[in-house]
Amino acid sequence: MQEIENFLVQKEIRPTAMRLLIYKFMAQKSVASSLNELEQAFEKSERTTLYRTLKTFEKKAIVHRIDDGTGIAKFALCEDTCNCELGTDLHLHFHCTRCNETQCLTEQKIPHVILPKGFKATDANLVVKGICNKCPSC
Amino acid sequence: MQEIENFLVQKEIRPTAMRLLIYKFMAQKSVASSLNELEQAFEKSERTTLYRTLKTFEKKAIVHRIDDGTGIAKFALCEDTCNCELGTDLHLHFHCTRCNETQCLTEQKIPHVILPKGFKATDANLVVKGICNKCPSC
DNA sequence: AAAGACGTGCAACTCTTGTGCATTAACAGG
DNA sequence: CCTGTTAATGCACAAGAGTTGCACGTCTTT
Ligand SMILES: [Mn+2]
Ligand SMILES: [Mn+2]
Ligand SMILES: [Zn+2]
Ligand SMILES: [Zn+2]
Repeated sequence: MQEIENFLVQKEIRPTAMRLLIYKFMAQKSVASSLNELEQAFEKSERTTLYRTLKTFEKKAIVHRIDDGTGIAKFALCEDTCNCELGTDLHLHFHCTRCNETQCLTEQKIPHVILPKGFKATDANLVVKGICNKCPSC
Repeated sequence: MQEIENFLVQKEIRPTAMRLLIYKFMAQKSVASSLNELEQAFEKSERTTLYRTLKTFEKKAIVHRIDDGTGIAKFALCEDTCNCELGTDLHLHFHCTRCNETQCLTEQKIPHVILPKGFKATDANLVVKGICNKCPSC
């Protein structure tokens, strides 16, 4: 917990109680979290606080927002080395249609695609859907 | 217009006036359409009608829904040959952050990615963001 | 300790999408 | 062409996620 506090301070984020708890919660999970999940995990806290905490974390680049196509935004901690740069950092995300969880596949970078003339890419999002490694597939 | 009517009938869709107009509208555009755009293009019609028309078209597989990450669903006509099969049909979508339009790049198929052990892919969505070929890039 | 900056809780709101139900239009069979 | 059945449309309303304004509380700095 002290480590988390140091980390937040180093990132210029005030280490309030809620922020420490939220960071810890997300760090212990191997899958991405939605605002609703945080709401259920921290029933004592307000949705707005959780919402703004995620916003702050996102702005300070310690979490990244994941759009997995479900219409519900998910958030996951960033890698230490991540700069979210196209071609080097952008990894794909996997959404399991069975357990409904979304996770980062940080080793799987988004493949480079050749665009038609006149198109310039600055960002990309690749979501693969299917059955994850924790769900029996048959 | 007669052609469109024949096409809809062949697809087991009643060729009502609105459906013909909506299909024609989408066929003339090179970019995907949102419900809002249809609403503005057909102010005489009801939002619900447009909404359900898109639903019908989607169910009959003559349009496909595009999730470009803007939070607003877009729709575009399917290719004649499209079966929406993973690995052969799934193309990428390009969202221009300048003109805010989304379009199908039907020639650019989603590259095959190797997933970690235990993951099984059934679907994929790749959205590339940047500047399109109709927007000046500098 | 005082002042200022920042975080939190509450309420209300926006925007998109979706649904129930009555009315109207299209189609098929005579 | 008329009629009954089925499907499409129009209207009202609602669910859900995301977002903002404002008052109040807490922390930091001087
Ligand atoms: Mn990720
Ligand atoms: Mn497409
Ligand atoms: Zn799973
Ligand atoms: Zn453009």
